[in-house]
Amino acid sequence: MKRRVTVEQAFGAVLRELRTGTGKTQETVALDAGLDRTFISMLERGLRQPTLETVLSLSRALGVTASKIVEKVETLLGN
Amino acid sequence: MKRRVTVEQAFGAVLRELRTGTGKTQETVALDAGLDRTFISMLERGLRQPTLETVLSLSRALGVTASKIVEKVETLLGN
DNA sequence: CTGTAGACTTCTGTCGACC
DNA sequence: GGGTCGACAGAAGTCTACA
Repeated sequence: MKRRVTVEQAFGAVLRELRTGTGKTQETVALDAGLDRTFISMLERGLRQPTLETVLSLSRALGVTASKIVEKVETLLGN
Repeated sequence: MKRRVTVEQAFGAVLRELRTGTGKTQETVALDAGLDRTFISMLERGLRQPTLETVLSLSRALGVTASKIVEKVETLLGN
């Protein structure tokens, strides 16, 4: 009974983990993904949610597949 | 040279394929996913794009993982 | 059962600025 | 390098209704 993690929070955690793993800055990822730096910040903090297209853009910027990202999110959500 | 398919179109095709595979109607899927029937219609026709939360809701309604859905989308997009 | 249309609400995503 | 704020355009998602 301890699963109070939202989709936003789970995705944010995965995004931050993957980004820091590559040693990239939020700004670099934003540029590579064609997104705004402030939006990456909000995503990592679990304040916003991505669309499917955004997940795909981020996956390319991070050098992983989008399905792998979603898989990690599902794990955090308890799947 | 196979980047003519948009994310919307790829997702719509995957969604329709999975839904018809279960024999469910758009209305049933909508109810199970907690979404609107007209929105499912637009998603399948590639006129709209889902957020990550919507992909997760639909995956539960369809009895597959969200990562599997995204994997199929990536395949259609040429990954 | 599905497509479409309009009107509407909420949220994604951008941008400039400042800390 | 990252957090935050406010203003904004556009898209996600709902609902009623009719073909």
